[in-house]
Amino acid sequence: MCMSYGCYMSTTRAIRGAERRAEILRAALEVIAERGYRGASLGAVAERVGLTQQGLLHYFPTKEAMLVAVLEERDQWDAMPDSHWRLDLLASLVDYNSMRAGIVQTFSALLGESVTEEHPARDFFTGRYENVRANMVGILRSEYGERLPSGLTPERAAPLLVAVMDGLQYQWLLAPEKVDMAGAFRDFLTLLGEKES
Amino acid sequence: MCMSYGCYMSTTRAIRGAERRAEILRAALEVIAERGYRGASLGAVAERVGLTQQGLLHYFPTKEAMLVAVLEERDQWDAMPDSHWRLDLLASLVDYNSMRAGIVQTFSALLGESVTEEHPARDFFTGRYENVRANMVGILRSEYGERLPSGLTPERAAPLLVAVMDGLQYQWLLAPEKVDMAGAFRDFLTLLGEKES
DNA sequence: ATTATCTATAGATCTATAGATAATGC
DNA sequence: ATTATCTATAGATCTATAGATAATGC
Repeated sequence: MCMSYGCYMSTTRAIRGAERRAEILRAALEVIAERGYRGASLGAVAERVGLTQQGLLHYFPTKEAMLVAVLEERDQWDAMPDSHWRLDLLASLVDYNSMRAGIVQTFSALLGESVTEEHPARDFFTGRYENVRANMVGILRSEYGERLPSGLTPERAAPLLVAVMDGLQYQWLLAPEKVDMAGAFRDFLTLLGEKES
Repeated sequence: MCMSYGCYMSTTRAIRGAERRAEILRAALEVIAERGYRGASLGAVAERVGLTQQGLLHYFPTKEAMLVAVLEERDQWDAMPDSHWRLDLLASLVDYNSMRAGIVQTFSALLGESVTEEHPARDFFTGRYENVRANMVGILRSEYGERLPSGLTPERAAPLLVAVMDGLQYQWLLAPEKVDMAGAFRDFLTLLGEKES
């Protein structure tokens, strides 16, 4: 008498479906990097995985649902539990990011679009930054206590830390040869660690 | 025997035309802030100035031409000659920006879109950042000479300065109540002025 | 003649719905 | 029965071109 959805799904089919979904999300990530969310058509994503646009809508009922899935799956801040971040790991993350322009471009394009009204990623980014700042406060506090050497509190340094990471990404994406994103970020960490004069 | 275009334009008409153009650019600025460039339709801009979409195309032959005009007219970095910028004026600029979310939103949205391929503002922003970084180097050098108190060279501090300004704008646009953009920027300037430990 | 505007419209898209068809696996 | 896909298509847009019409000012 099982009436639930799950009972009708064979395991192998569920796996096939999940793989297809993942394939689609990868394609969506690429297309969004190239054209932004508003410029990314379902047709372009579908084509990349050898489906028709209507075939793709079998996996995600709307374009917005697909975006949400991309955001949830690929957010780097979700990957690691808060308690495991440390300043030197942030530097490693920036190093790593400088080797994957694609993902950085997707998120930078989405962040930019998200400040416009009624953008479907707006709430996601608002919440995400709230979280990220809180995480940064935690990292800074566990590294420096209630005052950084400069005299700044963790609460006041956190938005700067986040701003530098994001701002450097834009400069780097526009001119990768001229902007040393990872080096600049380390410079900033050095600055944070220096004493007030 | 005057064959040039200008000879056929009456002064008053030219002024009318210029005013209309300016009106359109103001409307375009607003619509881009609300929907980004890709999401901004000529029709929406036209409606705001009481024109049909085709009427608007009398002033700007293509949508892209309108964007270029917006960028050229409203770039804050064009407003002041390079030699007149100083660090404290940058702080004032950030104060000022925190009172005009509209313009900040337009440029932040455009910057975000511009990292996508073939975006018509891409070259503009690439060149602009090149310039802005060079200006910042000049400002930092005239303030501190060849080494900042932290030991950083002006060349290495410049991208950080720019990154902080841009990055803070995104956080502030998404949560104006929670992010003190101007305060954070001043914190960063303090940091830049502190000695190496 | 030039300028500002309009109507009409071509030609591309784009998202989403409806419903058919074939394969899969309890 | 469920799942994965497809074809057909409605209904909205959107940009840009062509060409008409009225006003303006040398």
